[in-house]
Amino acid sequence: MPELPEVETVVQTLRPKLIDQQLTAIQALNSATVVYKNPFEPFIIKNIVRRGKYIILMGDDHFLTIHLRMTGRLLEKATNKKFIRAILAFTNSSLHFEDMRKFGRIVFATGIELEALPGIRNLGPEPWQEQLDKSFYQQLQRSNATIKSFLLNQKNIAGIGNIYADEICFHAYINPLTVSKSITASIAKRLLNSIRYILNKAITLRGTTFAHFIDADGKKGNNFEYLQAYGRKGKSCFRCNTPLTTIKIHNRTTVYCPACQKIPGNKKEVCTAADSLYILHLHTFLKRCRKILRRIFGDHPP
DNA sequence: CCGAACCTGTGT
DNA sequence: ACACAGGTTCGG
Repeated sequence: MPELPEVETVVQTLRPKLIDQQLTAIQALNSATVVYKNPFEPFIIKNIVRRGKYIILMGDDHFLTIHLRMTGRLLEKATNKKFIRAILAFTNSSLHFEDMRKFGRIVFATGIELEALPGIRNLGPEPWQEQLDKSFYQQLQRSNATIKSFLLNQKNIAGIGNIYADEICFHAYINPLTVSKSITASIAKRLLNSIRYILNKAITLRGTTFAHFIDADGKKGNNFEYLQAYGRKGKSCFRCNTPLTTIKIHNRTTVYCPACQKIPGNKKEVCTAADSLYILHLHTFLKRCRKILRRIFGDHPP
């Protein structure tokens, strides 16, 4: 379910609820969900941060890292008792970890640095870290993987998943099968811009709700209606009207436009305007115009 | 690098 | 009955 923008949204909704609260106990209703690297000790939540797709509750010397994987949710009020896999007990409240597929994990650790935490230590940089401006192109040069695989690999950049990988490739006019090392410096720059733009927009819209995602208040995200590739198999491209195609890359369904997402250097690009939100609005506007014209003139307008 | 595995549910 | 679902990790 959650990629970087959804996890960021959850973290934002958790902060006002949990900061300065003491985590007094963890109740595991599904034993595999909760992992203890050290014996549990109660601690006061000093801060809550996101790193990649991880949620981290931080004490002075204690950490609780939470990964929602596919169907995990952190909620004040559970929506379905059957799927509650763990309960975090605080002094004045509790937080329910709901997870239909049981893939999610909660890890308690103490006496360790943030960046050395299990799971965290293998993550690549956050998309907005300045070092990426320099290192991103070099990283691409070193990879034989397709760009879709590259973007999904958390060691390269932290936080991108299947939805946003497709949205990013679409926005950057890049074919998801493009071999990473064949990407030029200028296209790498455009790609990094698309990564930041797409993720920023999704955070502003509080994430994408397809089937499962809700924040800690139970609210859905608003980014669904702005998706341009993911979930649009067979529908026409908002830029060039060609039906979108799906393939499997990295064992994940990948949606892309076979006409305007080109392998860089191979073919010329269809158009150069970069603001896809603008194009989306233009597209819906034109659709409405066509509908009105049809109503006036019938199927064959002059 | 690829497929399978981990789970449970939904939709065709 | 079968394919598929927003993620990660393992073995070959």
